[in-house]
Amino acid sequence: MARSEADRGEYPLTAAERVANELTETILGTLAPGAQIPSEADIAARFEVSRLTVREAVKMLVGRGLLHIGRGRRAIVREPDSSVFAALLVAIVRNDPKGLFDLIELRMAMESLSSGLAAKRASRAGVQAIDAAMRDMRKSAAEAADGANPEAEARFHESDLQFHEAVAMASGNRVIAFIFEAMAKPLRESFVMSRRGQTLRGAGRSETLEAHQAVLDAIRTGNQRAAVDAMRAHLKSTELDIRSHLASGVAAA
Amino acid sequence: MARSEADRGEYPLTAAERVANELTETILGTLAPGAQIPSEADIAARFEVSRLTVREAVKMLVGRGLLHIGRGRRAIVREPDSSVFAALLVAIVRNDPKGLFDLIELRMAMESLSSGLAAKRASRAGVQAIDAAMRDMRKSAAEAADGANPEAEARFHESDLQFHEAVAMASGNRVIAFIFEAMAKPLRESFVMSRRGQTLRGAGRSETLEAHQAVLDAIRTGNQRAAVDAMRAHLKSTELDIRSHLASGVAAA
DNA sequence: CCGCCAAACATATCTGACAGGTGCGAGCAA
DNA sequence: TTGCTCGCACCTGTCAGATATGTTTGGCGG
Repeated sequence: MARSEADRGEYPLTAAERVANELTETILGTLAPGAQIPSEADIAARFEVSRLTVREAVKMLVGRGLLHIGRGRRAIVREPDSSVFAALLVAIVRNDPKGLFDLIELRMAMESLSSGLAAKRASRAGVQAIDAAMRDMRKSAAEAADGANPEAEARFHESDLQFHEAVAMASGNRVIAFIFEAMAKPLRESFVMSRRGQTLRGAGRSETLEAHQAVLDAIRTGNQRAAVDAMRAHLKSTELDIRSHLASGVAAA
Repeated sequence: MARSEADRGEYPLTAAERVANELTETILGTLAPGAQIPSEADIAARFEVSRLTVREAVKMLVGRGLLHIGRGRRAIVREPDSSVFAALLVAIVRNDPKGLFDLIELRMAMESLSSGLAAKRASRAGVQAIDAAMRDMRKSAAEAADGANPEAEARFHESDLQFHEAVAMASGNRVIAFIFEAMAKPLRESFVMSRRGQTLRGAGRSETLEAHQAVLDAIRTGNQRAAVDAMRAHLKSTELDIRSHLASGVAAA
C-alpha cells in the first residue's frame, strides 16, 4: 500500500500550498535561524498571489514551527521547536488507548541511551546542569519530608524531570534532546491527571535520590556502562509505580 | 529595556492563535480522526471573528498535520502525520553539522529496541510484512548481482529500508513507528546525496542479506535477545559504511 | 551626541465579492 | 419503482480594499 498522502496528489496544489512549499525550500535551504523572511507584500509580488494567500502559507509554516511572527515585524526563521512535535505526540497518545504506554516504553529506552552517551561525552556544563537538578531534588525532598508539603512535593517532581532532561541534553545528541523535550508534555499532562491526590511515599523519595545520585556519579566519572545500568535500574524500579498510577488514573476516568 | 524574544508569550494572543488553540483542544479532546470540523462560517460565528481569521487558524492546524482540507468540503481531522515531524528533523539535521550523525545514532538504538519488541509481540501480519521485504531484498540482490544494474541496486536499498520500517511497525509501538517513519526522509535524502556514484560491493550485499535473515528468524521464533543482538550486529557492521559514505559526502560538498 | 517623535513600514483583522469544487435531493427516464 | 442525471445549496479558494495597531528608523531639537 502506498503512502496515505497520495490522495492529495490527485488535485492540483492550492496557491497557498504552493507558496508554502516553496517558502519551506527557501527557508530550509538558504536561511539560518534568526533570519528574516521578506515581507508579505514582497512575497505576494514574487509569487503573483494576494497577500492573503501569503499569510495562509506563512501560517502553515508557523504551525510547523518553522517561523515565528510578531505583529509589526517580519517573520523570522525559528529553530525547530519541540512543542510542535509535542502536540503530535499528544495526538498519538490520545488516539491510542495504549499510546501512553508506548510513549513510556520508548522514553525509558532513550533514557538508558542518553545516560550512556552522557557518560561518554558530557561537557563540564552538562554535568553541572545535572548536578544542579540533583541539588534541587535534595532540597525539595528535605522540605517535603517533614510533613505534608504539596508545594515541595511538586518541586521535587519538577526537578526530577529536569534531571532527566539535563541528562538528555548532556548526551550531546540534539535529536535525542529534541524528542525528549517533546515527550515531557504529554507525560506531565497524564501524570497530573493520574496522580490526583496521590503522593509518593517517603521511602520512595530517598530511593529515588540514591538512584539519581548513582546515575550522576557514573556520568561524572565517565563510566558508560555504569551510567546505562544505573539509569536502567532506576527506571525499572519506577516503572511499576508509573504503571499502577496510570492504571488507576485510567480506571478512574 | 530590550525585549528578548523569550517574552513573546506575554503578548496577548492574536485572534487567529486563540482560535487555533481552542480548535486544537476541541479536536484532540472530542473529535476522532476522520470526523469533520464545523464549516469556516460556523466557527467564525462561534468565536466572533471573521472567516479569514478562522482560515488562518485552520491553516496552522493543517501545518501541524492535525487537519486535512479539500476544496468544497469541510476540513476533516487527520491522524498524526509523520511528515510534519520529518520536516522538523530535516531542519535539525540541516542546522547542525553533526545533526545527521545524531540522527543515525538514535536510529540505531531504536532499531535494536524495536527488533527486540517485535520478537516479543509481533503479530502474524507484522512478521509477514518483514518477510515480504526480505523477499524483495533477495530478488533485487539477485538481479543486481549479475552485472551493473543501478535500478535493481536502488530497489535493493529501498526494500532494505522497508525491512527496517516493517520491523518498527511490528514492534507494536506506534510512537516508535511514527518517529521511525519520519526519520526515513532525512536519511534517504542524505544517502542519495552522499552515495552518488558509489555502489555497495557484492560481498556487502550477501552479508546484508544474511544479517537481515538472522533478524527475521529471531523475530519469527520470538527470541527477543537474539533479535536485539542480530540487529545490533547488523547495525554495527553497516555503521562504518554509513559513516564513510557520509564523510565522503560531506567532504565532497 | 543623545533622546524624542512622526512617518514609513509591517502585520492583524474585517467586509464584501466572486470563482469553482462537492454533495444531496428533486425530477425525469426506463 | 428504480436508477440516473442535473441543478442548486453549501463550502472552500482567492482576490481587492480598508482600518487598526505595533515596529523601526531617520530627522530634528536640545
